[in-house]
Amino acid sequence: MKKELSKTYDPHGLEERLYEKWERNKYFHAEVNKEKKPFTIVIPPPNITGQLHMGHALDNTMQDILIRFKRMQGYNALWQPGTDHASIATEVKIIEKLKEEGIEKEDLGREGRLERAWEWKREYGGRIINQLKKLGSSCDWDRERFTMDEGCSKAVTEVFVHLYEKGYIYRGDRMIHWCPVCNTSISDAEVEYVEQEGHFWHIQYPVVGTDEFLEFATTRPETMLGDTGVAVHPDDSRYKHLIGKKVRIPFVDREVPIVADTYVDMEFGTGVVKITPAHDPNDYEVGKRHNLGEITIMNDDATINANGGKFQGMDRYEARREILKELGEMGLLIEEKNHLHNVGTHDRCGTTIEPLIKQQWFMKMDELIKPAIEAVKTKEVRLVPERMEKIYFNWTDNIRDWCISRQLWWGHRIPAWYCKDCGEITVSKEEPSSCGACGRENLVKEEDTLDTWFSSALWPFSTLGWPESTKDLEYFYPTDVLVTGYDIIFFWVIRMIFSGYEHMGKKPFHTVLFHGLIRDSQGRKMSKSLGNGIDPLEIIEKYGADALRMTLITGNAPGNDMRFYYEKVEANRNFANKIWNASRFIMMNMEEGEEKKEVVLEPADKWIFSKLNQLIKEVTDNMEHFELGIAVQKVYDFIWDEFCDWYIEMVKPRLYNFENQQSKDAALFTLKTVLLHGLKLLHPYMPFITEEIFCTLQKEEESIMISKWPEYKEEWNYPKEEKAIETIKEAVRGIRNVRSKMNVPPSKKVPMILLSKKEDVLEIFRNGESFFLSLASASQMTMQREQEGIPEDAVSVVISDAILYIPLEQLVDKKAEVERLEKEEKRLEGELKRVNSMLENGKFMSKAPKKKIEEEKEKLADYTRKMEQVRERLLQLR
RNA sequence: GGGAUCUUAGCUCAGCUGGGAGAGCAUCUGCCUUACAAGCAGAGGGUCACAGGUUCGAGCCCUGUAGGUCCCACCA
Repeated sequence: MKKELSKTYDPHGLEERLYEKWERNKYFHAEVNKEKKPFTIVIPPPNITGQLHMGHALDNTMQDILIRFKRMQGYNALWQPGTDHASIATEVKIIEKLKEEGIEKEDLGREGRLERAWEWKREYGGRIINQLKKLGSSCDWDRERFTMDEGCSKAVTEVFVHLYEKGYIYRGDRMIHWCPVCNTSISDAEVEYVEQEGHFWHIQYPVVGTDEFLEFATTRPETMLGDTGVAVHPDDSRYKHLIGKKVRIPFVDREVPIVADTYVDMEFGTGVVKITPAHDPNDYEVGKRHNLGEITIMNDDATINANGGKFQGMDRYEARREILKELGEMGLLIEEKNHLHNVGTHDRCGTTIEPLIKQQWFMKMDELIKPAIEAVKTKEVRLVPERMEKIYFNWTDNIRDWCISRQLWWGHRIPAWYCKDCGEITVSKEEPSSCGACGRENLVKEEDTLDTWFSSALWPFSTLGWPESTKDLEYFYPTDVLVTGYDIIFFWVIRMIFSGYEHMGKKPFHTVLFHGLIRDSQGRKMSKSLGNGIDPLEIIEKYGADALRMTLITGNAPGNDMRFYYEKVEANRNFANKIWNASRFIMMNMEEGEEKKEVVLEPADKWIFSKLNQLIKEVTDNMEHFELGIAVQKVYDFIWDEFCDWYIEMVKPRLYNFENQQSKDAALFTLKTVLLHGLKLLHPYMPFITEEIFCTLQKEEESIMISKWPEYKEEWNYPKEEKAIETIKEAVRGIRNVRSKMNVPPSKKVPMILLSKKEDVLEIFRNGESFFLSLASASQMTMQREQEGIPEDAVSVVISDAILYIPLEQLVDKKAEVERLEKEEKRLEGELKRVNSMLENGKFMSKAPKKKIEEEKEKLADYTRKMEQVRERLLQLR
């Protein structure tokens, strides 16, 4: 029974059916197998709260392409999947959901909330996974992991204890970024500076014991409640006499010293800076240098605390308004200016962060980061594209200690216990029964959890079983390529690299392949607030996953952003349809029961094999170098232009000719073989359609995804036939061009005469006679060596070593024909001049590579021969 | 303030280590040619931002200029 393909390509149903088949047959699954070389990719784990967006689609398409490619090349390919607990993001969602149910988070308590979170994870955690499946991702789902599962949690504890014991994790008072809305500390990487239109208020403090006032400018007047000093530049003649004196701060009635510090810029503002060590990182440093002391004036929710006197209880902005109002009444507010400045905000919620001094856990970075810097410097870890190294080093060179503790409950709880009696900290993998310092049993566990990226940093080895020394780890680690967006270099990439070196003693991967952002058609970031996001699932629904994948990959270079156009998806859907129909055509012509027959290839067959062979070489090479966009463009062009538009058209007469079975067999063999190879090259990009056709075409084959990647074969090189067919193509194109210009419709068949003095050229054309009949609508072809019998009123097409005459009788305007040829003559003259000037240039001849010189010589010969033909014909016409 | 990146056909973008400018879409012309009108054939359209430099040869390398985008820093 012959299985057939439907008339137009419809991805509906087909994609789900095939994905189900792949999963059922465990093609995605990889086991340790010492016979094979591993190739491993770990997925950037999507958040359990996540919904598939275009960024995921691109990221995962790239990974899937690499994995499928390597799998077909015979590697033991493992794509390790999983999800991330995403502490803040998830916590926010859960609290929202609780609110909807009328439950306040306080009602539940920590355990109750955790229970709800796990429930949430079970319910929604799989959603993003199913969406990845729709995309065609060939992850080994049997190995799916979660950053808070037992193994990953064990890895986290192991790492924490190890680093603590080594002195790389410590607890201390430091100025940190605080989000008053999320109510937690955040790391440097999580602060996003946003330009905002603010104000610059000029305010003055009275100088104690004088009748002078000291005027300064500030963007945050409310922090004056915590001022413990005022600073001027030591060389500033305006204020030199005041250094050492004191100013009185209104409201709090505190006298604070005027200190000299070079931190102050004399040119900026009034050259005077109020110092609030507890609420500004720079002031914190100045305060330390001058022993000014720190007065915290804010609560965790950014309301003013008891130190703020009568402003206590007000929100920071309310306090600001109130303070300004009163300063104005007191005559201490001099002026208000508009001021554009950058404000640090929390990247997750957009709240203006509040710098606060808090006791937090930190990871000491200076030593840990060293191997990570070295690795990229020596290219042991390659960043693609290379320019990402600059971004990388910019961060590593200025790295500060990582604030790893979070005042959240959804995450890995820090394995530290405080002794209520002696106050000492005990850090341990297991819950300690007694204090490590005093031995008493009055312990309380740390409430804080770890930054979500703490566990992500361990992902390449925690997912393979670490801290156990598993066979998986030994075999699959280090992994090979990490695919991700450049926006998480700091959050994730760097941290995985130093963690790999520290805990495994080895890099986590040898290459990081970066991609850019998908923007909308106007180049804007896709965002919820703009409402310009395009849902990949909708695209898949409408055009199919293959078309979407193609759209995301073609015409895109690593690390570059791209714009999303529906037209592009449509073009790729059309390409799918093209392949579909070409395959359908081939199958329609295939015969029942044809088995291994002696195949005698004809020139056109050899030509396409030769082209295919080059394609295989180039595409493989491009893919090895992560040039996915370039590779797939070549496959696209080959399938559409060379294979469909030329080869299939060339062999049609052979398929319809029942008299020459041998020729037909060769054509069918070639059609089938070339199509299958083309499908294989395309499979990593368009997995579904290629699979469907592959298996329909050969029922004995199980799946294209476990078939062998095509290899370059010396015996598929046919330079002679390749050249011959290219000559014929050139002639056919020339004829079509002339016909189009002369308005001769394809339905009008006309006789043609080909004249060449060279026997081998005539031979090529004799072999290609049928191509002229079918592809150029010739009614008959006359091949001759002599000039005789060529009518005057014929248009001519000049090719190397030959000239084609098309007698078009009344249609031919002799004058126009002469003009056309003269134009051609002029063009050739220009070309000849260029080539000659190169070949006559001694420096070119001595310095240019031999191959280039040969090429130019060949061109010279070609142009010369054409020129001869043109001139000869012109002579006849004049 | 520091850095990255981009400027190529009307639009969106490729162009891999320097060797005669490409694709998709759009435009124009002609075709329902028995795989495909989601198609076929043909055509038009570019001083590769500008100015220098290196080179036998530059879209590609170097320097500068202009404009756009982004990242980092954060002068209160």
